Amino acid sequence: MATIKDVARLANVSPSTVSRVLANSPRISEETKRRVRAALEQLNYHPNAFARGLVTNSTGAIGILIPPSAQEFFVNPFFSEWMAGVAEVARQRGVDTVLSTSSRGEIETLDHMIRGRRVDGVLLIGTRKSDPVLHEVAKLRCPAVLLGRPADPSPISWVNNDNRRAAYDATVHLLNLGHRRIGFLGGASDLVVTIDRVAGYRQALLDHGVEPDPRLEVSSFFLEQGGYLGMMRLLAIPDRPSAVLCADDVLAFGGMRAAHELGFEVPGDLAIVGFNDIRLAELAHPALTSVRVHMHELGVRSAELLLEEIAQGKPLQRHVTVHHELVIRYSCGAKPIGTMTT
Amino acid sequence: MATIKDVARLANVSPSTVSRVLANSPRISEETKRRVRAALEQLNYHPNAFARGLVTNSTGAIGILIPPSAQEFFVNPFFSEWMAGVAEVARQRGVDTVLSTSSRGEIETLDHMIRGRRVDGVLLIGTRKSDPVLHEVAKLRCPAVLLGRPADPSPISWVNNDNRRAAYDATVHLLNLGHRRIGFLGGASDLVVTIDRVAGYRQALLDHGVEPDPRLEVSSFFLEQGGYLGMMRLLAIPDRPSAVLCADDVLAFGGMRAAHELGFEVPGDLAIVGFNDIRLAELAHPALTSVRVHMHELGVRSAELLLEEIAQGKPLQRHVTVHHELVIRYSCGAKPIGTMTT
DNA sequence: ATTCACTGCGCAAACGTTTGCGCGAACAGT
DNA sequence: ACTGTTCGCGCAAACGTTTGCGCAGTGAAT
Repeated sequence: MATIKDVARLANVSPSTVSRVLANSPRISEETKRRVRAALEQLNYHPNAFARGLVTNSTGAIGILIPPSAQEFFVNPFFSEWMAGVAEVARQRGVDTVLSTSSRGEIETLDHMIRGRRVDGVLLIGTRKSDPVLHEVAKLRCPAVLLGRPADPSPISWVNNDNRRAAYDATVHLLNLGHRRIGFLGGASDLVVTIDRVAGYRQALLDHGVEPDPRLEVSSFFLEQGGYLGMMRLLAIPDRPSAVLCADDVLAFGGMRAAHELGFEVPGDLAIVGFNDIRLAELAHPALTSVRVHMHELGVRSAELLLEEIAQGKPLQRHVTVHHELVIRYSCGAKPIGTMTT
Repeated sequence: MATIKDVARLANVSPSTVSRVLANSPRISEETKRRVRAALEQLNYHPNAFARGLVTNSTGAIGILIPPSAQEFFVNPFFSEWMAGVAEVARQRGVDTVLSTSSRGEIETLDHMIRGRRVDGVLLIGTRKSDPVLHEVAKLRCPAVLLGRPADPSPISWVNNDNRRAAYDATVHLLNLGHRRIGFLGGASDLVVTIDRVAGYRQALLDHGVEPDPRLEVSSFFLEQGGYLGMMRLLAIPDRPSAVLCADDVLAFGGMRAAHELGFEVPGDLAIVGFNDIRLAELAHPALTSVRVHMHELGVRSAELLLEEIAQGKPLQRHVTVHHELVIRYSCGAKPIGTMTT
């Protein structure tokens, strides 16, 4: 395969000159540039990323660190939509996106990527309470941005939506519809996103004079099956909820399946509200009322922020929060009035 | 950051020895290995991928080449499920997965990845009739595997399901239910997958004595919106179809929305069959009859095959086809009898 | 005692770039 | 004619590994 020396030889210049032409240095004459570019073309030259990276210490790639515990995210549309946002800006800016789903530990994987110089910065998802990855990121002082907020104070940048407020809004909506026994069906309980959403849910109840009942809060996992199982548990308790706020749409779908199976009508017997507003939410039957969190935009902002950190060469400790809306459809029992923006 | 020399110094050996310990060479004494490993640990050493790659000429990464024209795949669950399969074996084997969604041309992007030594091999999706990427891959003689079959003879390996047969089976199912006006709602018409599915569809009609009607074949794009628009067109023609075979579940969802909007009952007024059997198919209303193509398994097999090519260091020209089943639910109007395996 | 094989490790080259520095030529200003 | 500046380019070092080859030491066989 053609190296820079081959190009140099062909164009009758030194490798340095070829390199400078590649970088479009102003100190090279137009005439020489032309000659070199012709040679580049003729040999179909593509710089060796290894050699280049070795000296520049930069990769032109960003990493997405997917902890083994979050493999379930992969098939969840909310993740796809987020990743599509990331991919979109990556494409615009000409950087590659590397998925790291190593079966090693997470910090080991992070080291592999950052210390091993495989990426210039990293996008983190699915963080949990006192997540060790965040400490490692802080130690490394590498460009990194987190989807969601860190549980504990951390110097990391993040982009998030206000999950607490969003869950609060959704719960208030159910309260306004007259529900008093409202369940919460969440993902893993140590995920920060779950913590925030359950907090907002509880706060809404308290503000409306209903005492939160721990039996009405169940944790599951972010798959349809998780929603099914969780809803089964919720509907099995003696004084069953008349409404359930689900921390994810796919969870809500599974929950609806459970409800149907048990002979409950949605929303007649059971109101359901989802989260994330994936594209298929409006296709469910009944169409799913859901909190739209703009996963695509979250992805775009995540990637943009990361690329800016990379450009600056350091963590920026910036925080962006993306707004949300409650999209009212049929599963909650209200007549759809469109969206309530917050 | 610690280099191999730092480790060598600390362990009182030469860099060569450290390198050999890393490779677990048998020619190094246990005692020395212990010392070196202690040093590795203490410095938290991680080899620089650039330097290593420069000499070994291998990256430990595989690429997924996503043509700009296939960005729509990204948010389609069938793609996610396929990618989850890929990621699963990548994780097991400790390789990274790099997504290349460059806004340059496709062949340019391929060169960027392969000639630029960013990946050891590449997974290709969404190929079209006489796709120039395939020629480039053939020229490069690099490890590569295609999801789907090439339209023209090509030395590339691929993993596919028998789309022709699958569409044939689905169409026969509709014919057996008594339908004679059967529509076909596909993705872009030059995608090989569309070509195969429409071929199977036509063949089934011919074999049952019904003349294919070109007006009943519409091409759209693989998004819910695409299905909506396509179905609108199908339902607008004078002698409208009583059943529609959709080349994708998301397309089918969009189609169902259009049908509902026009006041048609599914399956009463219009039978619908989807393709791919994504997880949400059974949650649609009515539950979607669909051809299950095992996207996850396709992903697994793709990645495994690619990794084997990489291990052998050359294209293997192997072809694997994964079986499919027709999963009969409610949208086709038959009473569900489970799955028909082929 | 000499040869031989083997063990355990180090030397140094090589991989393909980028970039600081320097150098000759051309040219302008005195 | 001399100095100074600018322009256009090349030299060579450096980036951090891997690996072929060689070499000293040890022990066994002759």
